[in-house]
Amino acid sequence: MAAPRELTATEAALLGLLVGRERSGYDLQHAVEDSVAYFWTPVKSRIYALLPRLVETGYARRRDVPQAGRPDKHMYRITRAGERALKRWLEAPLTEEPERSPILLKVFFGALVSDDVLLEHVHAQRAKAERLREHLTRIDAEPQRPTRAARNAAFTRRYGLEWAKAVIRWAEAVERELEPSPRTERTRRHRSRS
Amino acid sequence: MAAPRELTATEAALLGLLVGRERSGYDLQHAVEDSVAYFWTPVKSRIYALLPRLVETGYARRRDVPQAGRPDKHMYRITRAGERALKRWLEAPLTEEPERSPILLKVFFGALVSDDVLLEHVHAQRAKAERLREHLTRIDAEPQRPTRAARNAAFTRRYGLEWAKAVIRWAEAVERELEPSPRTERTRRHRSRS
DNA sequence: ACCACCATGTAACAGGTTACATGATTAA
DNA sequence: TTAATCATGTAACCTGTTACATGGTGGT
Repeated sequence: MAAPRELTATEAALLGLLVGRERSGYDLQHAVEDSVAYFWTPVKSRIYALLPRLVETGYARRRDVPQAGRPDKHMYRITRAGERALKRWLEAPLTEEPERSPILLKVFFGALVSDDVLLEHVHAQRAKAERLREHLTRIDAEPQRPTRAARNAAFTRRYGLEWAKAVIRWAEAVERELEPSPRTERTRRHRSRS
Repeated sequence: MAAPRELTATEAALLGLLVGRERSGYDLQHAVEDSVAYFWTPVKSRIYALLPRLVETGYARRRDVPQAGRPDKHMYRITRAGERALKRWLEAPLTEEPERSPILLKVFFGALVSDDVLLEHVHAQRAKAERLREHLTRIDAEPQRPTRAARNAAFTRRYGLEWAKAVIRWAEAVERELEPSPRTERTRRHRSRS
């Protein structure tokens, strides 16, 4: 057993999804899609790479389930040590993630290209925010169990909604300033790709 | 000269800062601090690693300035090819950055720890947003030149402000739901680290 | 006949962080 | 005398992405 280490955020996310429930790597991919995907997005290969490591450090245990006509399923469960490690990670102060926002980079250096290009980027960003807003609103409308886990999940959706609304407000403000005046409305709506 | 490639976002940021101005790696670190740092944060070693690569691909040129008692200064300028590459990058569609938000991970899996721990994280996140809000507000108050570059920089600050306000609103909502009722005010304000 | 789903991974690479290494100058 | 500033970088490491590899089952 490898020396126990502090968890990375992605390991914590996987362990979090393994609490109280046995899952395979494949299951975890889908669990991620259905839960944390809009604020944490480990890819398949990363998941398959981390699971054996969690076993090595004693934070998870693996059980093989033979299957017909396809690879054995490797079912993972969190161990006591894993739960303790996850708790430690949850209690540890927030680590600063490096900020990354390509949209702002493109806007910041946008003096080198036309305002039309900037508008395209702003539109794209707004569209992304609107998709997220709709997605989260739909989930919020579903019936929720009255557990702390459900309450916390609702908190994260609330964050996503506030973010989406902020982006939409920003995009509208920028559009007001960059778009041609209302008289040229038709031109704007039908403008070509040039 | 190495084959010209499409730029990475960090290369684009550096080239953007080299437009119309010769700078050293050291200068660039500080230029980053003063401009793009809240949405793009290349570290020193990354900057020093990328500059030679930009020269190799013909996107920047280097001029050595001897100095007394310290290493030569390597001054970089963007080339025509570099400007074209930067323009291409600016015009290219936005690439999806993987989402990463440790605060939401901690909240999402927060059922395993006490609400007090969650509140600490929420407070920390709000404090960060408040710092950013103050910082950007102060810059907005400074006199701005009426250039497109200044206008675009203002757009990015506006984004940061909307983000900060969104986080603050979210934090307040979560605090309202998690904090003890007003009658226990004194206990809350003085609560220990346990 | 084709595509999505189930189910596992590996290999090569790119991007980025942290710590290390060096050393003079200048202000408190 | 201590610390910040100026000025360069390298080395080891970690995280993550993309493409590749395999192959049966079940629906349209």
